[in-house]
Amino acid sequence: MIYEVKDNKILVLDKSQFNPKQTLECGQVFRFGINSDGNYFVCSKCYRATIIEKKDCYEIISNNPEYFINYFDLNTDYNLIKEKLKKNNVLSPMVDYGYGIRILKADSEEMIYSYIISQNNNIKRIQKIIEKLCTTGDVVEDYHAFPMTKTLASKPSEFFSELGAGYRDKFLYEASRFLLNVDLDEIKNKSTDEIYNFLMSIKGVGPKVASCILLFGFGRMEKFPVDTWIEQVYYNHFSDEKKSRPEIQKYFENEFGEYSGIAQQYLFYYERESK
DNA sequence: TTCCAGGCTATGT
DNA sequence: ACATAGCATGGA
Repeated sequence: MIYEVKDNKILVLDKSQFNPKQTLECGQVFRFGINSDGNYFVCSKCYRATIIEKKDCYEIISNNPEYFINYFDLNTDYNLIKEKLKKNNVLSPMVDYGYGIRILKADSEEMIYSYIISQNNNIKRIQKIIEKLCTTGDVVEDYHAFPMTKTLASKPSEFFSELGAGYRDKFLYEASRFLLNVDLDEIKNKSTDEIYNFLMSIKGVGPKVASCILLFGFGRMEKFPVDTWIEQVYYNHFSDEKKSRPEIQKYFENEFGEYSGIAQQYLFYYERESK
């Protein structure tokens, strides 16, 4: 995709495949919002970006443009992917509906903690819990970085039980201790199946959460997470045949192949926005 | 009040 | 290998 970089600013010159609302409002990541001036912002790791809409482009203003070029996956042409996915007649109008969605390349560790919190939960409360978790992160400018494992693993169990995370507090506590002895940079080089098995060994991480972490935290686009919304999409638009969630996941990953995760986002966004 | 939210673990068959 | 109760919390 076409973009230019000037100092702390990225100019995204192609509005046909970049839209901050569509990209952020589908719950890939949870540390985002709208400023008082109406612009979207997003925090990732210790960085923050604000996206401003201009007449013919978007401006991404941040404290690390290089990081956000990768984060928003700006070197990938989503219009090519969209054309391929639109061969599916059911998906096609949903691709048009979420034309500006991009799969974010978020931080793997941040995704692990975030998606442990996400299970059997709603996006608004997930955001609230994560922001509370982040109060222990390093202070950067006027916000908090997402806390590192080193920090979280030093916190007592009371810290986690006071997040309002419900029964998930023990998962977070245990995950922080577990990840202390794990080199995620080494894991990033492994195969998708190997990473999947590693993630599944974390208590509180099941098939859906592991798939989300792989998709958003490890850039594995072939994963298709199935949650309650996707289950609805399946029965509302694809088939009446009753299937378990793993079977629904297999069905879609077989249908959409290496771009399954992107297809999943169009479906998820469409189903939620048109409710 | 009951149901639901980006589900998982534990415990049955 | 598959089915299901129970789980913390808050909003509709």
